[in-house]
Amino acid sequence: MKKRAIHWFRSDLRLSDNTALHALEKDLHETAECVAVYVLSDPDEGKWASGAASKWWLYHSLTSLQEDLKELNVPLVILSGVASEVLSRFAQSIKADSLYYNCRYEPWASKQEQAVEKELEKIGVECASFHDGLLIEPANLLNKTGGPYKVFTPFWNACLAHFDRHGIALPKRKFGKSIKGIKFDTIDYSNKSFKQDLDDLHMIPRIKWYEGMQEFWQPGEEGARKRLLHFVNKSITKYDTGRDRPGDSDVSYISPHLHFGEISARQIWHRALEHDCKSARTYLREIGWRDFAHYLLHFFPETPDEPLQKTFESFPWRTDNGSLEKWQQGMTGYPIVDAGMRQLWHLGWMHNRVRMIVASFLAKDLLLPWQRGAEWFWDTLVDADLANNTLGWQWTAGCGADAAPFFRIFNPVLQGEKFDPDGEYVKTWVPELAKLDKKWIHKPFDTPPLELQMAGVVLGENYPKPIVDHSAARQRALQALKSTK
DNA sequence: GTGTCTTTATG
DNA sequence: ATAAAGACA
Repeated sequence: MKKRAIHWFRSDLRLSDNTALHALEKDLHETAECVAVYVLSDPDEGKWASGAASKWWLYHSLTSLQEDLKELNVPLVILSGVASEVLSRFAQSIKADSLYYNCRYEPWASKQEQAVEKELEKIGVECASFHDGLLIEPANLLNKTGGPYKVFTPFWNACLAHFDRHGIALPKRKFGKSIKGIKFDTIDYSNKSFKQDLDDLHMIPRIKWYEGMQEFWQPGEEGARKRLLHFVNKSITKYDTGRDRPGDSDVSYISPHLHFGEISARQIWHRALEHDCKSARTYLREIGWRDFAHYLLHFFPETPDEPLQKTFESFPWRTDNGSLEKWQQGMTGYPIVDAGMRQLWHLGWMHNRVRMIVASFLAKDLLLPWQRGAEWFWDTLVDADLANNTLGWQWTAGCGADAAPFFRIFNPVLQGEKFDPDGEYVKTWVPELAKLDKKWIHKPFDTPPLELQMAGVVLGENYPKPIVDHSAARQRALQALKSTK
């Protein structure tokens, strides 16, 4: 009897080194068939359904995947709705016997997986789930007292010890190489009512704010592979110091590819270690932060909304929509902050050093709830990832997993001068300041009038005056912290 | 108990 | 030079 298996693509939009997909391939007999499906499951994801920039990426990533699968004669069927319902209907209508998928680690995803398994069991479809997206499975790693780690370095040391003992699986080749004679002509998809056309799902906005993104990114597995190769060949040996300079391009730009699973963490691990240098290990440590973020989200599923440290529940955050908007628009009057926010709008991406600076500015200088910042990032980042976004924002707000003994308040001027010493980054994204000397470019509000005039800058007219005084704002933030103790 | 760690800032 | 704290082995 013919077997028909479904691979349910989720955040694993690639054909190489895909754990569930390779398990499916292995289980297929020569006469068996396989079908791929993606479910746009906004109802399951609720508040954390993909934002606008992520949807743009997803559309192109799925298009790319569809083309790659076409070469193997495997259709990628797009469904939309509650996953347990649409997958159940789909499996029934094509008479599938099994469903393969890789796990996700978001709180909504575990519920989704349970619901899918329950519905499919009812109709006799066997489900097979796999761990695939992380270097380490969260449940496999606890500290000596049996609890989850809350500090990165001990976590990462324990990971490295684990990798030493068990290794990290070598990446598997591309799916489909070993399957002969697959034919899919027994199902006519053209008249199936459940089938959605990718173009009917409103993933591409009507207003073309994505042109900058389109120029810079190539969503999909091939784009991911190219990015990584370019980084490993050009920049990885400089990463140790280069990663902190947002004006240069010595970072990997791999985050959106990694979020959508167009490349696996294992592939990155092995590729990076072809250069066994300090810089490569620093880079892999950053990949470790990604694992740590997912690990924390697994053990603390309420953290996208609530602070990890309970004392912060009484923190006196302000409400100030005017300031929030100025921050979003990149009109705070602090050049490094504004440059970051404008880069985000243009590319759907921001350099990580600058993410910390703008986040510190929102939470500490403006005293606005970190959740407001996280929501803006969620909508505008192409790499928006619930685990990474949550960890990042909580870390900067001071209520998350950070081992520092002090209340971290970034000084936007010092950060700019330290990490963008020539002002290249600011000049790129805040062109109205491009003629300012690097001595002044991070602090136009302290620049002598003559210098401003020569650079054609009129504060309050073509570049904003600062919306807060950093020194005063810093004192206010320290007072706010004190009030919670 | 002791040592280590921690993407900072101000004076 | 000094501020300030807790997790972890």
